[in-house]
Amino acid sequence: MDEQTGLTSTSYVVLGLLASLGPSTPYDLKRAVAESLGNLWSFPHSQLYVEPQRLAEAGLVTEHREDKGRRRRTYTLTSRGRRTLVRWLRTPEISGHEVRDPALLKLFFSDLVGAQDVSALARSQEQLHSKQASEYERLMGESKEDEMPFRAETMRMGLVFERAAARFWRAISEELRDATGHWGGGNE
Amino acid sequence: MDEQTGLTSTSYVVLGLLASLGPSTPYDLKRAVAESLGNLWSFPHSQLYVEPQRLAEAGLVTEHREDKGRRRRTYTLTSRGRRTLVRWLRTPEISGHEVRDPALLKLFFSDLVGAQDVSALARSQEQLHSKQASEYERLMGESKEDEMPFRAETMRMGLVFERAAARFWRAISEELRDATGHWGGGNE
DNA sequence: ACCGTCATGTAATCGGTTACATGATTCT
DNA sequence: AGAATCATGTAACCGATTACATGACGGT
Repeated sequence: MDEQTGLTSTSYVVLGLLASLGPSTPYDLKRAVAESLGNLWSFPHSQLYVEPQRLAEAGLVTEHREDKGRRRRTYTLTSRGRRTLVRWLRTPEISGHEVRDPALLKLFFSDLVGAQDVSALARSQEQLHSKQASEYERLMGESKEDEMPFRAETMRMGLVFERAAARFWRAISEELRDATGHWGGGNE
Repeated sequence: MDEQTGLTSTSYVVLGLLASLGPSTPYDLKRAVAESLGNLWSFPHSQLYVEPQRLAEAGLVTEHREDKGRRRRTYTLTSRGRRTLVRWLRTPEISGHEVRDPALLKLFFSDLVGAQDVSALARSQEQLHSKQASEYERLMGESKEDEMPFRAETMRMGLVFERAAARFWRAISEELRDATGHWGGGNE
Protein backbone atom coordinates (compact mmCIF):
# COMPACT_ATOMS: atom_id res chain seq x y z
CA MET A 1 0.00 0.00 0.00
CA ASP A 2 1.41 3.30 -1.13
CA GLU A 3 0.83 6.02 1.41
CA GLN A 4 1.04 8.91 -1.02
CA THR A 5 -1.64 7.70 -3.35
CA GLY A 6 -3.67 5.28 -1.27
CA LEU A 7 -3.11 2.65 -3.91
CA THR A 8 -2.38 -0.97 -3.25
CA SER A 9 -0.48 -3.49 -5.32
CA THR A 10 -3.79 -4.76 -6.57
CA SER A 11 -4.54 -1.28 -7.85
CA TYR A 12 -1.38 -1.32 -9.90
CA VAL A 13 -2.17 -4.74 -11.24
CA VAL A 14 -5.45 -3.39 -12.56
CA LEU A 15 -3.86 -0.22 -13.91
CA GLY A 16 -1.12 -2.23 -15.56
CA LEU A 17 -3.51 -4.66 -17.14
CA LEU A 18 -5.68 -1.88 -18.46
CA ALA A 19 -2.60 -0.25 -19.94
CA SER A 20 -1.58 -3.50 -21.59
CA LEU A 21 -4.96 -4.70 -22.79
CA GLY A 22 -6.79 -1.47 -23.39
CA PRO A 23 -10.37 -1.00 -22.19
CA SER A 24 -11.53 -4.15 -20.45
CA THR A 25 -14.28 -5.65 -18.40
CA PRO A 26 -13.54 -7.28 -15.07
CA TYR A 27 -13.88 -10.60 -16.77
CA ASP A 28 -11.29 -9.66 -19.35
CA LEU A 29 -8.97 -8.82 -16.50
CA LYS A 30 -9.76 -12.09 -14.84
CA ARG A 31 -8.78 -14.05 -17.91
CA ALA A 32 -5.62 -12.05 -18.39
CA VAL A 33 -4.61 -12.69 -14.80
CA ALA A 34 -5.38 -16.37 -15.08
CA GLU A 35 -3.20 -16.87 -18.12
CA SER A 36 0.03 -15.36 -16.88
CA LEU A 37 0.26 -12.99 -13.94
CA GLY A 38 -1.88 -15.17 -11.71
CA ASN A 39 0.96 -17.60 -11.30
CA LEU A 40 3.02 -14.95 -9.59
CA TRP A 41 0.34 -12.96 -7.91
CA SER A 42 -3.13 -14.39 -7.58
CA PHE A 43 -6.28 -13.08 -6.03
CA PRO A 44 -9.97 -13.89 -6.19
CA HIS A 45 -11.99 -12.53 -9.07
CA SER A 46 -14.10 -10.45 -6.73
CA GLN A 47 -11.21 -8.05 -6.41
CA LEU A 48 -11.32 -7.41 -10.10
CA TYR A 49 -14.88 -6.17 -9.74
CA VAL A 50 -14.30 -4.01 -6.70
CA GLU A 51 -10.88 -2.53 -7.33
CA PRO A 52 -11.76 -0.83 -10.63
CA GLN A 53 -14.58 0.93 -8.82
CA ARG A 54 -12.14 2.32 -6.33
CA LEU A 55 -9.90 3.45 -9.14
CA ALA A 56 -12.86 5.11 -10.85
CA GLU A 57 -13.59 7.10 -7.73
CA ALA A 58 -9.97 8.18 -7.68
CA GLY A 59 -10.25 9.29 -11.30
CA LEU A 60 -7.63 6.87 -12.58
CA VAL A 61 -10.02 4.94 -14.79
CA THR A 62 -13.42 5.62 -16.27
CA GLU A 63 -16.32 3.26 -16.22
CA HIS A 64 -18.76 2.72 -19.03
CA ARG A 65 -21.72 0.45 -18.60
CA GLU A 66 -23.69 -1.29 -21.31
CA ASP A 67 -27.39 -0.61 -21.11
CA LYS A 68 -28.37 -3.77 -22.93
CA GLY A 69 -27.82 -7.48 -22.28
CA ARG A 70 -25.28 -8.19 -19.58
CA ARG A 71 -24.82 -4.58 -18.58
CA ARG A 72 -21.10 -5.14 -18.56
CA ARG A 73 -18.85 -2.53 -17.08
CA THR A 74 -15.91 -1.54 -19.23
CA TYR A 75 -13.02 0.30 -17.65
CA THR A 76 -10.61 2.56 -19.45
CA LEU A 77 -7.38 4.03 -18.16
CA THR A 78 -7.42 7.83 -17.92
CA SER A 79 -4.31 9.87 -18.59
CA ARG A 80 -3.97 10.48 -14.87
CA GLY A 81 -4.20 6.75 -14.38
CA ARG A 82 -1.47 6.17 -16.89
CA ARG A 83 0.77 8.78 -15.32
CA THR A 84 0.23 7.22 -11.91
CA LEU A 85 1.14 3.81 -13.25
CA VAL A 86 4.26 5.06 -14.98
CA ARG A 87 5.41 6.93 -11.90
CA TRP A 88 5.06 3.75 -9.89
CA LEU A 89 6.92 1.71 -12.49
CA ARG A 90 9.77 4.20 -12.42
CA THR A 91 10.18 4.16 -8.66
CA PRO A 92 12.74 1.50 -7.83
CA GLU A 93 11.19 -0.86 -5.36
CA ILE A 94 12.70 -0.69 -1.91
CA SER A 95 10.65 -3.29 -0.12
CA GLY A 96 12.18 -6.71 -0.16
CA HIS A 97 10.21 -9.69 -1.14
CA GLU A 98 9.20 -12.14 1.49
CA VAL A 99 8.92 -15.80 0.87
CA ARG A 100 5.87 -16.57 2.98
CA ASP A 101 5.58 -20.17 1.89
CA PRO A 102 3.52 -22.30 4.28
CA ALA A 103 5.63 -25.32 3.43
CA LEU A 104 8.78 -23.54 4.53
CA LEU A 105 7.03 -22.54 7.69
CA LYS A 106 6.39 -26.20 8.36
CA LEU A 107 9.96 -27.09 7.62
CA PHE A 108 11.10 -24.40 10.02
CA PHE A 109 9.32 -26.16 12.84
CA SER A 110 9.89 -29.71 11.65
CA ASP A 111 12.57 -30.42 14.20
CA LEU A 112 9.60 -30.90 16.52
CA VAL A 113 8.30 -33.88 14.61
CA GLY A 114 10.74 -36.00 12.72
CA ALA A 115 12.17 -37.27 9.50
CA GLN A 116 9.22 -39.35 8.25
CA ASP A 117 6.83 -36.44 8.23
CA VAL A 118 9.35 -34.16 6.61
CA SER A 119 9.91 -36.73 3.95
CA ALA A 120 6.25 -36.67 2.98
CA LEU A 121 6.27 -32.91 2.95
CA ALA A 122 9.36 -32.78 0.79
CA ARG A 123 8.01 -35.20 -1.77
CA SER A 124 4.72 -33.38 -2.19
CA GLN A 125 6.50 -30.06 -2.45
CA GLU A 126 8.83 -31.34 -5.09
CA GLN A 127 5.85 -32.47 -7.13
CA LEU A 128 4.14 -29.14 -6.73
CA HIS A 129 7.12 -27.06 -7.73
CA SER A 130 8.02 -29.27 -10.66
CA LYS A 131 4.53 -28.93 -11.97
CA GLN A 132 4.60 -25.20 -11.54
CA ALA A 133 7.96 -25.05 -13.29
CA SER A 134 6.46 -26.77 -16.33
CA GLU A 135 3.69 -24.24 -16.32
CA TYR A 136 6.22 -21.42 -16.49
CA GLU A 137 8.03 -23.17 -19.28
CA ARG A 138 4.81 -23.31 -21.20
CA LEU A 139 4.17 -19.63 -20.55
CA MET A 140 7.62 -18.71 -21.77
CA GLY A 141 7.10 -20.71 -24.90
CA GLU A 142 3.91 -18.83 -25.65
CA SER A 143 5.18 -15.39 -24.82
CA LYS A 144 6.54 -13.24 -27.59
CA GLU A 145 9.96 -12.20 -26.39
CA ASP A 146 10.39 -9.44 -28.93
CA GLU A 147 7.13 -7.67 -28.13
CA MET A 148 7.22 -7.94 -24.37
CA PRO A 149 10.73 -8.91 -23.37
CA PHE A 150 10.38 -7.91 -19.74
CA ARG A 151 7.22 -9.83 -19.32
CA ALA A 152 9.02 -12.87 -20.67
CA GLU A 153 11.83 -12.19 -18.21
CA THR A 154 9.36 -12.15 -15.38
CA MET A 155 8.12 -15.58 -16.34
CA ARG A 156 11.71 -16.72 -16.52
CA MET A 157 12.23 -15.61 -12.93
CA GLY A 158 9.18 -17.62 -11.96
CA LEU A 159 10.75 -20.59 -13.64
CA VAL A 160 14.06 -20.06 -11.89
CA PHE A 161 12.35 -19.95 -8.53
CA GLU A 162 10.29 -23.02 -9.12
CA ARG A 163 13.25 -25.03 -10.32
CA ALA A 164 15.28 -23.95 -7.33
CA ALA A 165 12.48 -24.93 -5.01
CA ALA A 166 12.00 -28.29 -6.68
CA ARG A 167 15.71 -29.01 -6.44
CA PHE A 168 15.79 -27.98 -2.81
CA TRP A 169 12.96 -30.26 -1.76
CA ARG A 170 14.33 -33.13 -3.77
CA ALA A 171 17.68 -32.75 -2.05
CA ILE A 172 15.96 -32.94 1.31
CA SER A 173 14.06 -36.02 0.19
CA GLU A 174 17.23 -37.78 -0.90
CA GLU A 175 19.25 -36.91 2.13
CA LEU A 176 16.43 -38.23 4.26
CA ARG A 177 16.28 -41.44 2.30
CA ASP A 178 19.89 -42.52 2.36
CA ALA A 179 21.03 -40.93 5.58
CA THR A 180 18.42 -42.72 7.67
CA GLY A 181 18.57 -41.76 11.26
CA HIS A 182 21.06 -38.99 10.71
CA TRP A 183 18.33 -36.41 10.92
CA GLY A 184 16.84 -37.81 14.03
CA GLY A 185 13.43 -39.21 14.79
CA GLY A 186 11.96 -36.18 16.47
CA ASN A 187 9.86 -36.17 19.58
CA GLU A 188 6.84 -38.41 20.11
CA MET B 1 -6.40 -20.14 7.06
CA ASP B 2 -7.38 -23.64 7.97
CA GLU B 3 -11.11 -24.17 7.76
CA GLN B 4 -11.25 -27.08 10.18
CA THR B 5 -9.63 -25.33 13.06
CA GLY B 6 -10.08 -21.65 12.30
CA LEU B 7 -6.35 -21.21 12.65
CA THR B 8 -4.21 -19.06 10.44
CA SER B 9 -0.53 -19.36 9.56
CA THR B 10 0.18 -16.78 12.20
CA SER B 11 -1.45 -19.06 14.73
CA TYR B 12 0.93 -21.82 13.84
CA VAL B 13 3.88 -19.50 14.03
CA VAL B 14 2.92 -18.71 17.59
CA LEU B 15 2.25 -22.33 18.46
CA GLY B 16 5.52 -23.38 16.90
CA LEU B 17 7.50 -20.76 18.71
CA LEU B 18 5.93 -21.64 22.03
CA ALA B 19 6.80 -25.27 21.39
CA SER B 20 10.39 -24.36 20.60
CA LEU B 21 11.00 -21.78 23.26
CA GLY B 22 8.75 -22.92 26.04
CA PRO B 23 6.55 -20.44 27.93
CA SER B 24 7.08 -16.98 26.53
CA THR B 25 5.84 -13.44 26.61
CA PRO B 26 4.85 -11.69 23.42
CA TYR B 27 8.11 -9.86 23.56
CA ASP B 28 10.04 -13.10 23.72
CA LEU B 29 8.21 -14.18 20.61
CA LYS B 30 8.98 -10.90 18.96
CA ARG B 31 12.70 -11.32 19.54
CA ALA B 32 12.63 -14.90 18.35
CA VAL B 33 10.87 -13.87 15.17
CA ALA B 34 13.26 -11.02 14.58
CA GLU B 35 16.33 -13.18 14.81
CA SER B 36 15.42 -15.86 12.32
CA LEU B 37 11.90 -16.56 11.14
CA GLY B 38 11.16 -12.91 10.45
CA ASN B 39 13.32 -13.03 7.36
CA LEU B 40 11.00 -15.55 5.80
CA TRP B 41 7.73 -14.49 7.31
CA SER B 42 7.43 -11.14 9.00
CA PHE B 43 4.56 -9.38 10.67
CA PRO B 44 4.11 -6.48 13.04
CA HIS B 45 4.61 -7.10 16.74
CA SER B 46 1.00 -6.27 17.46
CA GLN B 47 0.06 -9.66 16.08
CA LEU B 48 2.15 -11.30 18.71
CA TYR B 49 0.05 -9.67 21.38
CA VAL B 50 -3.31 -10.41 19.81
CA GLU B 51 -2.83 -13.86 18.37
CA PRO B 52 -1.95 -15.58 21.66
CA GLN B 53 -5.20 -14.26 23.08
CA ARG B 54 -7.12 -15.91 20.28
CA LEU B 55 -5.25 -19.12 20.93
CA ALA B 56 -6.03 -18.87 24.61
CA GLU B 57 -9.73 -18.60 23.85
CA ALA B 58 -9.41 -21.68 21.71
CA GLY B 59 -7.72 -23.50 24.57
CA LEU B 60 -4.47 -24.09 22.73
CA VAL B 61 -2.39 -22.02 25.09
CA THR B 62 -2.82 -20.74 28.61
CA GLU B 63 -2.15 -17.25 29.76
CA HIS B 64 -0.57 -16.26 33.02
CA ARG B 65 -0.26 -12.65 33.98
CA GLU B 66 2.16 -11.11 36.45
CA ASP B 67 0.47 -9.07 39.09
CA LYS B 68 3.51 -6.93 39.81
CA GLY B 69 5.67 -4.63 37.70
CA ARG B 70 5.05 -4.89 33.98
CA ARG B 71 2.13 -7.23 34.32
CA ARG B 72 3.58 -9.34 31.57
CA ARG B 73 1.52 -12.05 30.02
CA THR B 74 3.22 -15.39 29.68
CA TYR B 75 1.77 -17.96 27.34
CA THR B 76 2.24 -21.68 27.60
CA LEU B 77 1.32 -24.34 25.08
CA THR B 78 -1.35 -26.74 26.28
CA SER B 79 -1.32 -30.36 25.27
CA ARG B 80 -4.19 -29.69 22.91
CA GLY B 81 -2.13 -26.89 21.44
CA ARG B 82 0.79 -29.20 20.92
CA ARG B 83 -1.37 -31.84 19.30
CA THR B 84 -2.85 -29.25 16.98
CA LEU B 85 0.59 -28.07 16.01
CA VAL B 86 1.88 -31.56 15.37
CA ARG B 87 -1.15 -32.46 13.30
CA TRP B 88 -0.54 -29.40 11.16
CA LEU B 89 3.14 -30.20 10.78
CA ARG B 90 2.29 -33.69 9.65
CA THR B 91 -0.17 -32.62 6.99
CA PRO B 92 1.77 -32.26 3.76
CA GLU B 93 1.16 -28.79 2.46
CA ILE B 94 -0.91 -28.68 -0.69
CA SER B 95 -1.02 -24.96 -1.33
CA GLY B 96 1.74 -23.72 -3.55
CA HIS B 97 3.80 -20.80 -2.63
CA GLU B 98 3.26 -17.56 -4.41
CA VAL B 99 6.01 -15.16 -5.14
CA ARG B 100 4.17 -11.89 -4.62
CA ASP B 101 7.20 -9.69 -5.02
CA PRO B 102 6.34 -6.07 -5.85
CA ALA B 103 9.54 -5.76 -7.84
CA LEU B 104 8.53 -8.64 -10.08
CA LEU B 105 5.16 -7.02 -10.50
CA LYS B 106 6.92 -3.94 -11.78
CA LEU B 107 9.06 -5.98 -14.09
CA PHE B 108 5.98 -7.67 -15.45
CA PHE B 109 4.65 -4.32 -16.61
CA SER B 110 7.97 -2.77 -17.52
CA ASP B 111 7.46 -3.15 -21.22
CA LEU B 112 5.29 -0.07 -20.80
CA VAL B 113 8.20 2.10 -19.77
CA GLY B 114 11.65 1.25 -21.01
CA ALA B 115 15.12 0.00 -20.41
CA GLN B 116 16.50 2.88 -18.31
CA ASP B 117 13.89 2.51 -15.63
CA VAL B 118 14.23 -1.23 -15.54
CA SER B 119 17.95 -0.84 -15.16
CA ALA B 120 17.51 1.19 -12.00
CA LEU B 121 15.05 -1.33 -10.66
CA ALA B 122 17.37 -4.21 -11.40
CA ARG B 123 20.34 -2.62 -9.69
CA SER B 124 18.47 -1.81 -6.53
CA GLN B 125 16.97 -5.28 -6.41
CA GLU B 126 20.35 -6.90 -6.83
CA GLN B 127 21.63 -4.91 -3.88
CA LEU B 128 18.66 -5.84 -1.78
CA HIS B 129 18.85 -9.55 -2.47
CA SER B 130 22.61 -9.71 -2.04
CA LYS B 131 22.28 -8.09 1.32
CA GLN B 132 19.54 -10.47 2.32
CA ALA B 133 21.64 -13.40 1.14
CA SER B 134 24.43 -12.34 3.48
CA GLU B 135 21.96 -12.19 6.28
CA TYR B 136 20.96 -15.79 5.65
CA GLU B 137 24.59 -16.82 5.53
CA ARG B 138 25.06 -15.27 8.92
CA LEU B 139 22.00 -17.06 10.25
CA MET B 140 23.24 -20.38 8.95
CA GLY B 141 26.58 -19.81 10.57
CA GLU B 142 24.92 -19.23 13.92
CA SER B 143 22.45 -22.07 13.72
CA LYS B 144 23.35 -25.35 15.28
CA GLU B 145 22.83 -27.89 12.54
CA ASP B 146 22.89 -30.88 14.82
CA GLU B 147 20.22 -29.64 17.20
CA MET B 148 17.83 -28.19 14.67
CA PRO B 149 18.81 -29.50 11.27
CA PHE B 150 15.52 -28.65 9.58
CA ARG B 151 15.58 -25.13 10.82
CA ALA B 152 19.04 -24.79 9.35
CA GLU B 153 17.71 -26.23 6.10
CA THR B 154 14.99 -23.62 6.05
CA MET B 155 17.55 -20.89 6.30
CA ARG B 156 19.47 -22.54 3.51
CA MET B 157 16.41 -22.36 1.30
CA GLY B 158 16.16 -18.67 2.08
CA LEU B 159 19.76 -18.33 1.02
CA VAL B 160 19.17 -20.25 -2.19
CA PHE B 161 16.26 -18.00 -3.09
CA GLU B 162 18.08 -14.81 -2.37
CA ARG B 163 21.09 -15.85 -4.37
CA ALA B 164 18.91 -16.86 -7.28
CA ALA B 165 17.13 -13.54 -7.14
CA ALA B 166 20.36 -11.56 -6.94
CA ARG B 167 21.75 -13.45 -9.91
CA PHE B 168 18.58 -12.91 -11.88
CA TRP B 169 18.52 -9.17 -11.39
CA ARG B 170 22.22 -8.87 -12.09
CA ALA B 171 21.76 -10.73 -15.36
CA ILE B 172 19.06 -8.28 -16.34
CA SER B 173 21.31 -5.39 -15.41
CA GLU B 174 24.13 -6.68 -17.51
CA GLU B 175 22.07 -7.53 -20.54
CA LEU B 176 20.63 -4.05 -20.40
CA ARG B 177 24.05 -2.50 -20.19
CA ASP B 178 25.82 -4.15 -23.08
CA ALA B 179 22.89 -4.84 -25.35
CA THR B 180 21.87 -1.18 -25.50
CA GLY B 181 18.77 -0.65 -27.51
CA HIS B 182 18.12 -4.31 -27.93
CA TRP B 183 15.43 -4.15 -25.26
CA GLY B 184 13.78 -1.11 -26.69
CA GLY B 185 13.23 2.34 -25.29
CA GLY B 186 9.63 1.87 -24.26
CA ASN B 187 6.79 4.25 -24.87
CA GLU B 188 6.94 7.95 -23.97
C1' DA C 1 -37.03 -26.43 -22.83
C1' DC C 2 -33.37 -27.77 -20.13
C1' DC C 3 -28.85 -28.01 -18.28
C1' DG C 4 -24.26 -27.00 -17.60
C1' DT C 5 -20.84 -23.76 -17.78
C1' DC C 6 -19.50 -19.19 -18.50
C1' DA C 7 -19.88 -14.71 -16.69
C1' DT C 8 -20.96 -11.18 -13.31
C1' DG C 9 -21.67 -9.42 -9.38
C1' DT C 10 -22.62 -8.32 -3.87
C1' DA C 11 -22.31 -8.79 1.17
C1' DA C 12 -20.21 -10.10 5.34
C1' DT C 13 -16.48 -11.24 7.79
C1' DC C 14 -11.91 -10.93 9.61
C1' DG C 15 -6.90 -10.95 9.93
C1' DG C 16 -3.36 -7.89 9.33
C1' DT C 17 -1.50 -3.40 9.23
C1' DT C 18 -1.12 1.25 10.85
C1' DA C 19 -1.15 4.44 14.23
C1' DC C 20 -1.30 5.75 18.69
C1' DA C 21 0.03 5.65 23.48
C1' DT C 22 2.27 4.84 27.68
C1' DG C 23 5.18 2.25 31.13
C1' DA C 24 9.61 0.45 32.52
C1' DT C 25 14.75 0.57 32.40
C1' DT C 26 19.14 2.06 31.59
C1' DC C 27 22.59 5.28 30.66
C1' DT C 28 24.85 9.75 31.30
C1' DA D 1 16.87 14.01 36.83
C1' DG D 2 16.31 13.74 31.99
C1' DA D 3 16.75 11.40 27.62
C1' DA D 4 16.81 7.57 25.00
C1' DT D 5 15.57 3.10 24.22
C1' DC D 6 13.31 -1.02 25.41
C1' DA D 7 8.96 -3.13 26.20
C1' DT D 8 3.99 -3.59 26.09
C1' DG D 9 -0.07 -2.93 24.71
C1' DT D 10 -4.92 -1.10 22.29
C1' DA D 11 -8.03 0.56 18.74
C1' DA D 12 -9.52 1.66 14.20
C1' DC D 13 -9.46 0.92 9.72
C1' DC D 14 -9.51 -1.59 5.47
C1' DG D 15 -8.27 -4.79 1.77
C1' DA D 16 -8.68 -9.38 0.84
C1' DT D 17 -10.95 -13.62 1.19
C1' DT D 18 -15.16 -16.32 1.55
C1' DA D 19 -19.60 -17.31 0.53
C1' DC D 20 -23.58 -16.56 -1.73
C1' DA D 21 -26.41 -15.73 -5.74
C1' DT D 22 -28.18 -15.00 -10.18
C1' DG D 23 -28.03 -13.96 -15.26
C1' DA D 24 -26.69 -15.08 -20.00
C1' DC D 25 -25.50 -18.31 -23.45
C1' DG D 26 -24.48 -22.55 -26.08
C1' DG D 27 -25.37 -27.07 -26.95
C1' DT D 28 -28.66 -31.19 -27.09
